[in-house]
Amino acid sequence: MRVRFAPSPTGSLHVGGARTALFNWLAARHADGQFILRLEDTDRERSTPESEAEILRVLRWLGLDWDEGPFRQSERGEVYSEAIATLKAAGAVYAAWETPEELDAMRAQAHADKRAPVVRGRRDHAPEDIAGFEAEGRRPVWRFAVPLPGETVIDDMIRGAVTFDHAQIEDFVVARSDGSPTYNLAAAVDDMEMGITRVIRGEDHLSNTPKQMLVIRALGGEPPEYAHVPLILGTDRKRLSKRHGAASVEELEADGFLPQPVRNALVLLGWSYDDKTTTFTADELIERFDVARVSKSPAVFDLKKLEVMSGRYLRTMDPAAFADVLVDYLEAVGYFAGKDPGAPALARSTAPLVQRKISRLSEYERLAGWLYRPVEFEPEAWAELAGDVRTSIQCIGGGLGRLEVLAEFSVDNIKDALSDQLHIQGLTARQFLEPQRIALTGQTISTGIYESLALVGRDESVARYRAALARLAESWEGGN
RNA sequence: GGCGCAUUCGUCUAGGGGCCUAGGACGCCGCCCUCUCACGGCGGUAACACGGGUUCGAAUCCCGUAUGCGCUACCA
Repeated sequence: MRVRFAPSPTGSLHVGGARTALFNWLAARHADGQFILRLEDTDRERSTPESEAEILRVLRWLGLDWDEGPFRQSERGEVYSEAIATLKAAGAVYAAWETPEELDAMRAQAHADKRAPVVRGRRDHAPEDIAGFEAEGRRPVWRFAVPLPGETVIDDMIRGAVTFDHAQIEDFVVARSDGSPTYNLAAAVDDMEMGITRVIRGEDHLSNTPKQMLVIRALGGEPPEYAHVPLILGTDRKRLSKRHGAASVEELEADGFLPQPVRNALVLLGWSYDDKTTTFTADELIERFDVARVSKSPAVFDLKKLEVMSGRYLRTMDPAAFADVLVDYLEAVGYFAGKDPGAPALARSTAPLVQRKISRLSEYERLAGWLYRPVEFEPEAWAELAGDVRTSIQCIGGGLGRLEVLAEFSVDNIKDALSDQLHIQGLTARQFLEPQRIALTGQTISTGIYESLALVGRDESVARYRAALARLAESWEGGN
C-alpha cells in the first residue's frame, strides 16, 4: 500500500492536518507500505518556505517519518504539462475564453434560477473569434469536458458509495491561462504518477474527488481507494481553526504537551479500537489501526482531554526520562534565559517534585517558579499570612525553631520535626503547614513542603523564614 | 440557491434487528485520602434529533423533516 500526506505549506500544521498525517502514517506502517510526503505548493501567493519547514519539523516531532519525498508540486511542472498535453490530445479538455465577468454572470444567473452553479465554457467559437481573442492578448484556460450525461461513484472506505451526477460537476479548470496546473489536475496526476493506492484525506475534499477520478480515468489510470475522514471541530462545532485556541500542533508543543499523548489524543478523534481502550503505544496503534473503522461524523477537539492524557503519560514516565524532557522543554521555551547558570541543573533536581503534579510541562513554573527567584509573595499568599498575623508568626516561628536545630536536614527528619511541632501547637496540618509553605515559597501552590525545604537546604530555608517573620512583624506593628 | 456528508450522555465514543431498563472514557457533582495544587479510590448525574414506515421486535434497515458541517475559484 502506498499512501500520502499532501499539505499545502500555507501555515503551520493544524490539528486536523496532523490527524490526517497520522492516519496515513498508521495505514502505511500497518500494511508495511510506503508513506509519501508531498507539498502542494502550487498556490504561489500563499505558500512559503517557512511554512514548509515548520510542517516538516512538526511531523518529525510527532514521530511521523516518511519514506519518500518531500516532493513539491512546484518542481514538477513538466509532469503536469505532459498530462495536460495528453488530455488535450485525447480531447478530454477544451480551451475556454470566458472572462471573469462572464463567469460571474453565469453563476449569478444559475443562482437566480435555483440551478446548480456549474460553468460550461463555450466550445463553438469561430476561428476568427479566437484569433481576435488572441490578438487582444487573452489566453484561454483549459477546462475538463465532464461527460454528459453520466455519474461518478466514490466507493469510500468510510462512507460507502457516494454518487455524483455529472450535471452537478462543472467543467473545472485544469490548466490556468498561464499554463500552470490547478489543484484538481496536479493532485490527480500526482496520485496516479506516484502510485498512490489509497487516499486518506479530510472530508472537505469529498466533492473534489469525482473531478480527480475523472482526470485519472481520462489519463488512462485507475483511481486509488478513497477514505474521507470527518473534519475536526472546535468547541463551537465549527471547523477547527486558529481562533479556537491551541489549534496547531506547534502551539500544543509550546504548551508543554509531548508527542506521545498528542498522537494518542489525535488518533482517538474519529477512531476507536473498542469500547474501552483509551491509551495506546505507537506499536499498538500500528497494529490495531484500521481506517475503515473511522467514524463518519465530525469530532470536537477537547483540549481538556488531551491534558488528562498528557498528565497520565507524564506520570508513567521513567523519572530520568521525565527529567530529560522537562529540562529540554524549559530550555526550548527559553525558561533559563537570564537565570543563573545552575538553573538547568536545578530544574533537573526538582523534576521528581513535580512529576506527579503536572499534566503539561508548562505547569512547571506554577509549582516551582519560586526556586528561581528571591522570595516574592504572591498577593493572595501574603493575604493569607497577614490575615492572622499572630498565628502566622507562631507557625513560622515554631517551624523555624525546629528546622534550625535539626541534626540532618533530610526530608524524613523535616517531616518528623514539623509533625511533632504541629501537635505541640495543637494545630491541624493544614493550619500549621500553610504558613510554612508561604514563608518558603511566597506561593499558595507549590512543590511539597518537606521536599522543598530539604531541596533548598537549611540556610536558605532559615533565611526565608526569617524574612517572612520580619515582614510579618512590620505589618503587626504597622497595624497597631 | 445547488450538490454532498453527518446526527448515541456536555465531549470522545461502543453499538451494525433481540445480549441495550444503551456500555466505557473525560468532564461535572458527592464522599474518601490528603501539607497546597494535584494523584489515587468509591459512588452519582447524563444520550439513541424529530416524524413516519418495515419487522413478532429498531439506537441499529427505509423514507421524510429539522439541524449542523463541507464544497460550490484561473485556492488547496
